[in-house]
Amino acid sequence: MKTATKTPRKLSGAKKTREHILNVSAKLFSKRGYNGTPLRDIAAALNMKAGSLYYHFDSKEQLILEILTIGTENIYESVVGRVKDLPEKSSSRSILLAAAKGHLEALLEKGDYTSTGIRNYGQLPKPIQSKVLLVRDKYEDLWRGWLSEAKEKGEIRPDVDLKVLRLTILGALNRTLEWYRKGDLSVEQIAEMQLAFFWDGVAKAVKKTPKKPG
Amino acid sequence: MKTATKTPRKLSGAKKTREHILNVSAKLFSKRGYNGTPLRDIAAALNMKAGSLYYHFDSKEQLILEILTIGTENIYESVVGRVKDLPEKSSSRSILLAAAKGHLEALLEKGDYTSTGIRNYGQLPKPIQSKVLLVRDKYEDLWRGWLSEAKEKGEIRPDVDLKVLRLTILGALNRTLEWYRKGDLSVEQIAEMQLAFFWDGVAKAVKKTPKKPG
DNA sequence: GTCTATAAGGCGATAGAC
DNA sequence: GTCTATCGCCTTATAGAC
Repeated sequence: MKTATKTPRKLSGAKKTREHILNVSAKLFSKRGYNGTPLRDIAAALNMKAGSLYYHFDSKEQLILEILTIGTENIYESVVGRVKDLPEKSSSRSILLAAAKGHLEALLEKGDYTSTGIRNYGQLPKPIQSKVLLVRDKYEDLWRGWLSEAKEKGEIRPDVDLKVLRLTILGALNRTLEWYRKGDLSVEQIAEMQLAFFWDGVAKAVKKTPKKPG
Repeated sequence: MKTATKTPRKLSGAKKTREHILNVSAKLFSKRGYNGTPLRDIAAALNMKAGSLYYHFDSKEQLILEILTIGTENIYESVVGRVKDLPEKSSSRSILLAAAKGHLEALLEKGDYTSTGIRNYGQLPKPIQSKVLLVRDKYEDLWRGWLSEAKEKGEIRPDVDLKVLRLTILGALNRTLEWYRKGDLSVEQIAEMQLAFFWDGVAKAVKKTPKKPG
């Protein structure tokens, strides 16, 4: 599960430059937004001129499309990687905890690619949105599966709305981007706390199964 | 608590036009982002020309600043309104539920102003950010207060990290923007479900106090 | 591969007619 | 109050020198 394949010392060659451009673009898109980031700024951060970028990419749209795809795949692989390291018959709670850790890890640590998607998705040109949607749906299917499995096994109460639960958990995880600071709590600590909130609640008293609203 | 002051029939006069501009701008900024929305588009949606907007506003920055301020105040007032309608000695759970409902109500129903802030904040010019930050901090203080009160009263377990809890709850609430669709679940239903997740958890079995990580 | 130079159009903002 | 017209700058993207 280590990524010791790429040795990030001084790079050279066109392929490496391409990678550099992607890295820098992801960082800037994530921070200032797609529309708020001119190609000049990306080039400047690489000590290049804007025109030179077109040797490596056809357009600005192609650039962010590639970043978005990499980002979603990063989350997917990070989550799947964590979960398949678990023993075969793990509890649903363990699976969801591993998934939360994988999600946050990709989001916060390998972060620029993933956060670009989360912060900009709604504001992008439609054709780009629909291409990214495919990968995202595939990812959310993982959660759909784990959650309904948990309910079938009786680990999640039968009255819980799994769709709202899924969207709430993923929403909370994704929003962590906006307040996470390195050096404070670790990604794993945060994931553990957040999953504990959802799984066990924060209330002191032991509770009964609450009645459904409506 | 009603806003029966403004009668929104056909409007006329400069003040009303100003309001129209704010409404349309909020909608477009929220949807396509600040940098993704040219003044020309705002004007076009009002059957006006871009230049005419400058009779009502000094600059595009002033326009969004006003929207952001209104948005944050809307959430603040919606939340405070809900909470102070409660009986004096309400449980912390009731208070937090009312707050969640107020937050979502402002976010999802009176939505364009509030969602503009949430979707665009990180990508805005620094001077604007810091002005909005003041109002937002004041709002988050409410939650800080309610949560620590709940812990002191013993309604929240002593091992719960209140900062992470607060940010996780607000994150989940705010992200609801990205998946809420009118006509499906009501705002109140969603708030009840989400607060129940955080308060009671979703796990079936009665649990003991979990040990702290680390 | 990266540069300079520039095209072609979009942007926020202003001035003055009406 | 809103229009037309326009300024000056910035944007994406291209062409050709090196």
